[in-house]
Amino acid sequence: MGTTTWEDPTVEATVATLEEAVRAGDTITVFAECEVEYDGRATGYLGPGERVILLKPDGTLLVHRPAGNDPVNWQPPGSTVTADVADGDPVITARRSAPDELVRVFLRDTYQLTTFAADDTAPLELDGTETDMHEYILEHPAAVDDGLRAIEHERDTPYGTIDVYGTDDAGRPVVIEVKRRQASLTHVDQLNRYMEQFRASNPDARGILVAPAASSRVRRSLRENDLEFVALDEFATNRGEVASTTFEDFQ
Amino acid sequence: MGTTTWEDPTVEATVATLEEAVRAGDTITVFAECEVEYDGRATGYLGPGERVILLKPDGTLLVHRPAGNDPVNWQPPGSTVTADVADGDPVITARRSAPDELVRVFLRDTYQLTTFAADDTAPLELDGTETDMHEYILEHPAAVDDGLRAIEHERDTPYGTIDVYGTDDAGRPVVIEVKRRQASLTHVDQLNRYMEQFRASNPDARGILVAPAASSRVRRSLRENDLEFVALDEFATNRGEVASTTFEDFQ
DNA sequence: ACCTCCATTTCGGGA
DNA sequence: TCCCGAAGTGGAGGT
Repeated sequence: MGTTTWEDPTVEATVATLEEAVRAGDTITVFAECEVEYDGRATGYLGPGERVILLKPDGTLLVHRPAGNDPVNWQPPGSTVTADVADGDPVITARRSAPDELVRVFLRDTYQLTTFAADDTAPLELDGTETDMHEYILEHPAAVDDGLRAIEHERDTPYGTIDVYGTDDAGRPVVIEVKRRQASLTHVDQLNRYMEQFRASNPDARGILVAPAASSRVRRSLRENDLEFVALDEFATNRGEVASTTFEDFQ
Repeated sequence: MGTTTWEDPTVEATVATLEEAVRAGDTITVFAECEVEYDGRATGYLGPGERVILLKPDGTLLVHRPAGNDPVNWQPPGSTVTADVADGDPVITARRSAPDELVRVFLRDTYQLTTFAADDTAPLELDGTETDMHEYILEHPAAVDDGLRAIEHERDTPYGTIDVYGTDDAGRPVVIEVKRRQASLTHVDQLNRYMEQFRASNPDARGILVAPAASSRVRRSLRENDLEFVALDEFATNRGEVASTTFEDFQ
C-alpha cells in the first residue's frame, strides 16, 4: 500500500527500478526533463521539457506537461512498457498493436521516481448521464409529448440505434433522439438518418430531438427537415418533482 | 526545476504544503487513499481507494486510479484549487464556473506528496492529422478526382464548414469531406448536410467522402445518397512519393 | 474485430 | 462568449 521514492536516481537505478516496478504491477510516477517520440496513427515529437510521467499496471503511459487536462503524449491500457538505456539516458518504451503504436520517453534528467502498489476497487457512481434521461423519458413520456407512448428503448436499425421509439396519440411512429447537453448539428444529422427509413414506409413518422437547449441554427435545421425540438433540462431527471418542460413544435 | 517530496505528511503539513505549492505555481502529485465527490454537469461519488492526484498550475486537477487512460475524476484548466481540513482530513477543492462544477478530494491517508516547479515550453510537433490531408488534397487534387480543381479550403456555409470545395472537369461543384481514419455513418451525415443546400441550387453538385477506408454500410449509405467515396490513405500525406490511390465511384 | 455512439468529453479556431 | 468539428480521441456495448 505505501509508496517508495527515489530522488535523483542514477541511470542504472532508474532503469532497474522501473523494470522491477512494472513487473510488480506498481503505479509509477517519474518527474523528469524528457523528450518524447510517438509513431502510430500519427507521428509526433516533443522537445525537451519538464514533465510528470505516469505509468499504470494495466499498461497505461501518460506524459503530462504543467498545463492542460489531457496528456501531451500517451499510450492507452494494454501496451507493453519496458525500460532501458540509449545514448546513456534511461528510455521508457510503450508499445501496442491494433493500432500499431510506439511511444518512447527519453529521460534527460530524472528528478524523482515513485512506485506505488495502489489498491482501488471502488466503483464510480455517476448520475446525470444520457441514460438517466432515457429512463426519465420512458417513465414520463408526457414530458416530451402529450399523447406519447414510449414503446422501445435502444431500438436497433440498420443505420444505428434509436434512443426511444414510440407512438403518439394519433398512432404515428415517434423517433426520439436524446442529448444531455446543448443540441448540435450532428445530433440533427443523427435523427435525420434514423428518420430516412421510417419516413420511407410512413411519411407521417415524427422525429423529436430532446435536449436542454438548441442553437437557432439547430432549430432552423430541424424545421427544414420537419423535425421537432423539445427542451428538457437534463437535471429534471435527477429531481423528484415533475419536470417543467418547454414544448416547442415546428410542424 | 527540482522536486520536493514529503512522505506520510501530517494533516497540517499536507494542507500547508498544498496551499503553498498552488500559490507558487508548482505541479503537484499526491499519493493517497481518498474519496471523491463531483457535482456539476453530472454528479458523482467515488468511494475510498488508493489513487494518484495530479495538480497543475493552470488549475487542472486529475484523479488517476491504477487503471485506465482517463482520470476517474477531474477538473479541467481554469479551476480554482484550494486545500483545507474537514472532519480531521485534508480536502482538495477544485471549483470552476461555466459550467459550474465542483470536485472535492478527501484525503483519508496521504502516503506521499511531491511539488515540482516544472518548466516546459516545447511545442508538440504532430504529423498525420486531418489538416495534413487537406493540404495534400489541395496540392494534389487529382488524387481525389481527375479533373478536380480545388478552389476553397474550409468554406463556411450556414450548416457548417466544408473541408475542400472545388469544381470538376464538367464544371460541377464538388464538396469534399476528408477523414483521416475509417469513414463512419456520421461522416456521411456531415457530407449529406453540406450537400442539401448545394443540390437545392445545383442538382448536379457532387459530394465526395475521402478517407483511408469505408465499411460496406457506409458505402451503401453513400450510394443511396448519390455520394462518392475515394480511398486515400492518410499516410500518403506524409510521403514524398505520389500517393497510389484507389478510386471508387458510385454514380 | 468491427461498428456505433456516449463523454463531467477536451481542445482549438472562428465569428 | 457561443458554436462547430477534430482528436493519436477513449470507453462501452452489441454483433
